[in-house]
Amino acid sequence: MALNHAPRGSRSASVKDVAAAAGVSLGTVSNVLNRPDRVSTPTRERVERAMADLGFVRNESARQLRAGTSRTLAYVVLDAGNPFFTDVADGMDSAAEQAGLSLVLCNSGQRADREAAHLALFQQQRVQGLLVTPVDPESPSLDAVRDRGTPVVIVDRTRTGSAFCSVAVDDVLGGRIAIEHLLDRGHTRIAFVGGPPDLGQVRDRLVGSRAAWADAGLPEGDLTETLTPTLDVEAGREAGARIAGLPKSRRPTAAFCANDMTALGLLQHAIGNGVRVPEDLAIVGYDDIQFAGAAAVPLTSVRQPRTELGRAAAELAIDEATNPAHEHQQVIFTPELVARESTRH
Amino acid sequence: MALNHAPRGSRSASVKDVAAAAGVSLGTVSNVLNRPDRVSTPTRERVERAMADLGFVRNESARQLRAGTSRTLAYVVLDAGNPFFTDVADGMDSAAEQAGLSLVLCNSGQRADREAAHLALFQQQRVQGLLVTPVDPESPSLDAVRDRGTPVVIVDRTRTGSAFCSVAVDDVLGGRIAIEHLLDRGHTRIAFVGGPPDLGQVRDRLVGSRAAWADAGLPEGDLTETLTPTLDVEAGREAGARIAGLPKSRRPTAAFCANDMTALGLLQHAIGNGVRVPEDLAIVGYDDIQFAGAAAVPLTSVRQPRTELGRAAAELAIDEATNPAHEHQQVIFTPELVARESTRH
DNA sequence: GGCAGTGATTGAAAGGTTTCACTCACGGGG
DNA sequence: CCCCGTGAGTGAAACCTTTCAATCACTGCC
Repeated sequence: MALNHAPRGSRSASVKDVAAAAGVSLGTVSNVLNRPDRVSTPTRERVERAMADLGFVRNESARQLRAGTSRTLAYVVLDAGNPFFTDVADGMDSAAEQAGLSLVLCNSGQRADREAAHLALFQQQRVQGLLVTPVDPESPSLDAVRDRGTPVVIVDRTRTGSAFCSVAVDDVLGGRIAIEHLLDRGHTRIAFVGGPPDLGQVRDRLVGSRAAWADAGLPEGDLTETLTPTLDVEAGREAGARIAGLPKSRRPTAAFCANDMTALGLLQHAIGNGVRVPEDLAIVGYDDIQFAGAAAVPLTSVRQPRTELGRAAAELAIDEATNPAHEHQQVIFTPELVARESTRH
Repeated sequence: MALNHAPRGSRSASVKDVAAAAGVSLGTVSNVLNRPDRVSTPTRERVERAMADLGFVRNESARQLRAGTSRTLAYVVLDAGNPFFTDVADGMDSAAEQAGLSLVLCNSGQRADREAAHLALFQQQRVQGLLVTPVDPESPSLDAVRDRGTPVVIVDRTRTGSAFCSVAVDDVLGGRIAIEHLLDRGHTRIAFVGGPPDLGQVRDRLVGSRAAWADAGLPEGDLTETLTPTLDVEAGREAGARIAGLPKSRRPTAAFCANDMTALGLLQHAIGNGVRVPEDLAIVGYDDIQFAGAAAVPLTSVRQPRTELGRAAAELAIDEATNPAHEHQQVIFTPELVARESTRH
């Protein structure tokens, strides 16, 4: 039994060392690694044993340099703290696993500079495909990466034109079904809560809301907008205070929040101030994060098919990387309403 | 202006191409990349221009193969869906950034096979350091990686012996301060909620709870244990039902949950069944995830210094990778109680 | 007994970068 | 005027693996 501990500083064993130890040529060791069926059983076992004894670890850089192909897919996440993206990544992970690839993640934390740094790194690493939920989907830096030969798929965002594959959810429809659900429940004064209004997601959800409202023939002014600077819990709390401050005659009986975080904040404000949910105020959220169902009053929410989103994105990237006949596609998924206590009346 | 779009299939530009285009030697291009100060300004500009024109992207595999050193740190996360780990990763990220490294993540999703696959990949990629929150901290596969020369730091877990650097939080102390807080509030019948009991974290928190209880000289039987099979929301709900079913004389007036998810489930059950929090039942959680403060009744929770945990882990890995005099350390952080409504009486 | 076919193994080239010892030209000091 | 030091740039070797054409040793068949 030879030593299998690589002391600090000592160069780790290479195929050459393994070949020498096993008394075979270098090519044979490579065959054991890549086409074990071409090697006779006794030699293979001898080589495998030598590898174990020497603590051989294949050098991926050298492999990739020579073979020209990497075995990883990378996802630059917009905000790793948002459970939504975690589920998206899960979907990617399973698609990658199926294709024999590994998925690695980096978090941009909404900072364009970090996003750029991560994109550059992965590009240099020659990953098979680059999945990204960009800070700004129109950013020319995405074009730069694609132009230099790395397949890029835009996730949960869309981009004008069709120079990229992208995967997203129909947020206009999402806004529509949220409002239609509340109309079904008999509400005729509804607040849309969210912002900033120039955020693509918020804008689309609002557009869908207005369309549903118009279709129902209700007075335009009764769909009010409570704009928030962000989409977090604090914003929801604060919106709750503003709504509660309205005179009863003009106060909405239901609120549609542009995401679940905001809805949770609104719910917290309500419960803390004796506003009954759903009796006094019905609430619909968006995203259906895990905590929506776990809230004090389980939240009705618009669910996006997160896992499928990720899976589709990864599959597109793999196709773009391997299929010469690949054509860019913009996949749009359909959201779905999950009804829970917060609108059960 | 030359073309800077690499058509599919065309080999991308190499240093050699850049050198030719700029009319300099290969070594000079490398100098521009790695030691720009050794190159005269005019030549440097000529080379940079050639790079831009050709859309040159440095091949990281080749760089790493030759230079022998990688520029990345990797973290194999136990459960990317748990916001706790996200914050840990944030801390690592900032330490990495400071050291000029990139942090990449992989999710094991609690599956030992995936963990092993990720470890193997990163090992082959010769990452500078490998951070891991393992499914099983005692697993010999961790030793194998370390023995083959990659620095390994165990995160949020501890391991017997001191063959590894590790970073964790004192969960015994965490359990103690949770119970002490409830004792301060005058509770004398308390339920410990969590499980499975062989999970290291759960065990330690329970040990600390019992110690605090014993120190207070209270009757042993009045610290009851409501064991759950997991630490999720569902488990908390179900524990809530069990507690509510107890005769009033034996029913605890407070619960300490082994994590926030379970506490949220318990809270949800309480609110849904007319149990007032904290009047009828005070609740203390653990982890202080973002949603603890956002709950209907904001949760008192034991906070772990998550970001610092990650930062320390990354720093240890970097030290082990670069400092020949490195010695393994087991860093233990101190948790801290964050008091909120759920125990305010 | 020779030959074709087959399966196992070999050896050298190639892949893109960094490194380092070296050359070259130039200016200043003795 | 010569020599030396200096700054700029060069060229070949090295890093480790994969690939592929070529070699070798057999087996079974005519």
